[in-house]
Amino acid sequence: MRPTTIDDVPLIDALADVFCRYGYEGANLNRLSEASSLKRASLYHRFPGGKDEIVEAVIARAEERYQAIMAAAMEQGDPAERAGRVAAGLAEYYADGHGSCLIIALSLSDDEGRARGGDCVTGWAKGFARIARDAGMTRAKAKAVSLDAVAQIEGALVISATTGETACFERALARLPAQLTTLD
Amino acid sequence: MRPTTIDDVPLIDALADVFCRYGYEGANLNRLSEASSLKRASLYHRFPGGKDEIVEAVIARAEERYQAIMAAAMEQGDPAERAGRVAAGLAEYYADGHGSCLIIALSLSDDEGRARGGDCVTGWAKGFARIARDAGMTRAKAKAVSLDAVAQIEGALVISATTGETACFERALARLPAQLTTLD
DNA sequence: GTCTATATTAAGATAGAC
DNA sequence: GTCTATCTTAATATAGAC
Repeated sequence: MRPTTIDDVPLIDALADVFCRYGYEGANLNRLSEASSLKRASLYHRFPGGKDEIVEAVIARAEERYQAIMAAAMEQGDPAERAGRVAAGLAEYYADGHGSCLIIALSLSDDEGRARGGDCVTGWAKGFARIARDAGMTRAKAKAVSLDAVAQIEGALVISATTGETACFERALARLPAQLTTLD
Repeated sequence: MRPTTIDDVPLIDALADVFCRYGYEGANLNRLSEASSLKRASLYHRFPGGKDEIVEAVIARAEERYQAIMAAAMEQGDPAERAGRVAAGLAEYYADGHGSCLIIALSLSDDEGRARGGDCVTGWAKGFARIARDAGMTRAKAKAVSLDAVAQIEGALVISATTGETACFERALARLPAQLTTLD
């Protein structure tokens, strides 16, 4: 896509928000149009492949942001410090709990959506597990605590999306460093 | 609704599964028809109000099952025993993690769906908090651990729905008694 | 009570003016 | 690059036979 009057990044972010809030099936072109301040036909000009191409762009941007968070967090420091930076990155990504999770939103469609959501979850957990392994955990233990941590954060985002209560999300992130590094 | 060839309960359960898997918007009448083995027109005969009436029936049944689980669990025993029975009830409800969460599915629609999901989450957490209070926790602490426990279970259901991995869900339930009763 | 057939409305997608 | 207008397809909903 070439440069345009409204930049790609804010456009894709606005579109992503619709998918997060309404799910894949609920993100119809009227809602996408309204959220992006572009008419339906203009969206087709930017994304000739229609809704499919839009969702691919949204997923790609989310992946990109996730990779950036992990890369920045893993640069230096001990495992607990790295986990703390991951938590800080996720806090920003999810607007301190006011955002919703794209993985969940896209999982609620067909089997392909669920599979892609699963890949994201697995990738996310693998990043966490690397920290846990560095902290000295066995492979099995690292996998378990990582999945539990992902679940805690995902669940907290469900809580905040439905109730508006973000304290649960904040606790999940605050707990992350100890959770990934305590050997008990 | 009067008695019919296919009973209401298995019918509503089959319909509920579609909402859980595809979300509110993704649960179209073709999918509902296929899952229930009833043609679209027959669904309208059973639920004259259409999709809205179907989803109300699905929610009512879920509420009913949740209330039954809590009532049975709270009958007797100390807090940890009660929490154990809640966990057992939830394990059955969610088919040992192979089921999906209706709350999440219905939240991914409009603001009303989110609000209703929030009410369910809050009601669920309140049940947990009663156990935690009985175990001697302060009101604030009981609220926090209860919401955290709900988040852990909800998140685990996201993990299992997307990856097929149910161990996370099992751990969340196994942890529940200690989580709701440990005063630390 | 369930079905086939059909009407109605909304969603996805395209054509062509500016 | 964005728009209005339009087409096409799929969804919701109804009518009437069996």
